[in-house]
Amino acid sequence: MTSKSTMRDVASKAGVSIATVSRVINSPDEVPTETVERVRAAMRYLNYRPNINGRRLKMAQTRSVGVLVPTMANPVFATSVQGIEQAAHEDGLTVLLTSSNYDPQRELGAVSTLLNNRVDGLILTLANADDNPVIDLLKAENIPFVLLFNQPARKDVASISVDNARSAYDMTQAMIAQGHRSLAMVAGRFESSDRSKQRFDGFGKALSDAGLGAARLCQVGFGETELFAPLKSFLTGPDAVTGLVCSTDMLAIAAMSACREHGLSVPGDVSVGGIDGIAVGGLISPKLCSAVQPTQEMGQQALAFLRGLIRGQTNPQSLILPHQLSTGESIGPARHPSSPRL
Amino acid sequence: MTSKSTMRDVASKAGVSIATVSRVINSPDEVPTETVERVRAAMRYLNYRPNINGRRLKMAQTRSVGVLVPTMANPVFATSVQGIEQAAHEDGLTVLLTSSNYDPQRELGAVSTLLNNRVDGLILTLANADDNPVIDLLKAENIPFVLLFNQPARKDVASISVDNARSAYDMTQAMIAQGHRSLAMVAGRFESSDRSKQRFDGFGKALSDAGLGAARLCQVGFGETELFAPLKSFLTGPDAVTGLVCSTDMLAIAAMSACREHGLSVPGDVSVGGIDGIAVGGLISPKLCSAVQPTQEMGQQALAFLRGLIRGQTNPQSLILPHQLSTGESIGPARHPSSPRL
DNA sequence: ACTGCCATTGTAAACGTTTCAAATGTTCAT
DNA sequence: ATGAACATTTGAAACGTTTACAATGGCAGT
Repeated sequence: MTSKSTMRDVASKAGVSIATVSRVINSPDEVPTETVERVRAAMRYLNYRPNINGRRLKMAQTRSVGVLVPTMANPVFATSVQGIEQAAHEDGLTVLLTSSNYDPQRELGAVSTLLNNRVDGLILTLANADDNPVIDLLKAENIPFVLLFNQPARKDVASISVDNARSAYDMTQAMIAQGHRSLAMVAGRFESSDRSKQRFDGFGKALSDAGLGAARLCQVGFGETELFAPLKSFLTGPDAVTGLVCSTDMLAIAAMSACREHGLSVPGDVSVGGIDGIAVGGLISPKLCSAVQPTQEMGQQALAFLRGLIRGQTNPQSLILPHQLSTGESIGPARHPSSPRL
Repeated sequence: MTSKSTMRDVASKAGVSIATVSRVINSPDEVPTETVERVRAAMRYLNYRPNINGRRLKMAQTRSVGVLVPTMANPVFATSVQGIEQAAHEDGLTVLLTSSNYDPQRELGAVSTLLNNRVDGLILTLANADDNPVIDLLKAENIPFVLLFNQPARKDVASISVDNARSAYDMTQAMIAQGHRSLAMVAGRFESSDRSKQRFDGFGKALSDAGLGAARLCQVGFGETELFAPLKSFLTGPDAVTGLVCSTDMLAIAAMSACREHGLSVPGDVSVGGIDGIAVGGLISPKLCSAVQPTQEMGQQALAFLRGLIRGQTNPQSLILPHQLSTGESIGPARHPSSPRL
């Protein structure tokens, strides 16, 4: 009942050679209309579906791209994948999806799988874009790739990102402008995310530019949403902060939750800011103040860059998109020192 | 510098035939250790990477699965994909990802792309699982597939879901138990989501079982997060409701936001319940009360089912997982009629 | 020395495409 | 008639694997 039909079947059904069938498929204009119709009819009749593996073998080109993200569980990556998928669809490209769970080990394995699949190019969000064996491998094999969200130091790799340090800097400065003097950053492990480190650097710079003391850091595992314990020493006691700058919106939302569990109100007792600009941040109460990046567009743009590289464009471009502080309610004036918490 | 090396190169480098190389790759135990080592060394030396397209062409099997979801922008689907990807990884399968944007037209196109890619099987979340040409196509071509989240009427297709009607029923009953008598459902368009319709049916049944009037419905487009206007007539005026049952958590979160924009507090003035159990629901304030489904596990389970079908298992299984009402703060006692809003 | 057996390896034919070079047929100017 | 020029079509050789089958050689038993 089913479709085992090949080009040869179509050819004989239509009374032509397989070369003609191929031409009808790939460049119908070079074939007289009458023939095209006859062949098309045979295809319909036989329910013919070209075997892409035959084609790929011959063409040494798969019209597919590999995507590697840390996880789908964070909306920021899910949204970027949505952008990639959409752009790929418009280009007639297929997306092969893998995720690393923030584990550098798995990154290499995943990319290897993707390469085994002979993808034409890759879009990657890596734990660490500097000094990463994955990049060495890709460079060595000369496979086109674009980094997404990573902001690498080296200039010979294509990348799309925001200015991570700057976005944290701006967010921190906004808090300082509200009178906050005692701040800490909540960030994912640096070894799992270079963005995290870069954002912490921006946080530190904002503090020192304002003449405030050393940067305090609460580092937590990725995917962690239970921040009650990790934040305890930052939210209570003599060294309690009045504001938390978080390296991602997910962490910010989790931090707000932890504040409430500690009996603190946001932004009354503690201000909380995030970075990323995930959609749900704008729907919750208090509305999350975030350094927003155009996540979905970044995914689309990454695919556009990749398409260029695949087509043979030789100089990898880097694009650093502007971020924008959202008007959020999660940041307010600092509690005055003379009105201590109860 | 690069890897154009083929099995033939490896063979001649190692001084064996390509058949032996193939054997080293696929069943090393049938080859003496000494030979295996020699061939492996040649592979390393030449940086050999098997061409999967050659293999696929020969084997008529791709070890890849296609996935179709409405969108990555809703965490419930992103999370399920995360589960699928993880399970696929463990099985050494590659995931091809597509999305439909809730558009039945695009569903067919996306599946067609997937089939062109000769995936071994598919995991699908369809707009409507009953009477869907995609299913007819798959049945006709005899391709293994599993529906995820869809709860089809017909029993000859594999599926993983919760009991949609029942989850809405339970949520509604919980609200009624809190004294709510005037409820409405906020739901996505039925033509974009059969879950939406099934959940509305459950909502209606709970109302009628409790002897409450006709089911009121606020139908909104998917991806819509601005619910201020759509909910206006439900939240203000003489017919204002005291509770909103939402067909998804994303809608519930958007609805809570709309309530606040209308100057109403949740759950003080209006109770809001969702369905799905997305992670972020547990982090916001008030904590979203939801009919929780084990989203990621469902993805894994779907892949397990699919694996079975691919291996030739003939009877498609349907699994309806239990849902669980979460202890959320977004639902409270109904405002007593005698204490009207200001 | 012959036979048969086993372990190991090799030969060659697929799998379904694309595409180059060549064959066929048609038209038209001479 | 002849052949040039062109449009259309075809034959056949890849692309890189897997695998059935055959070949080789060593060794034990007689």
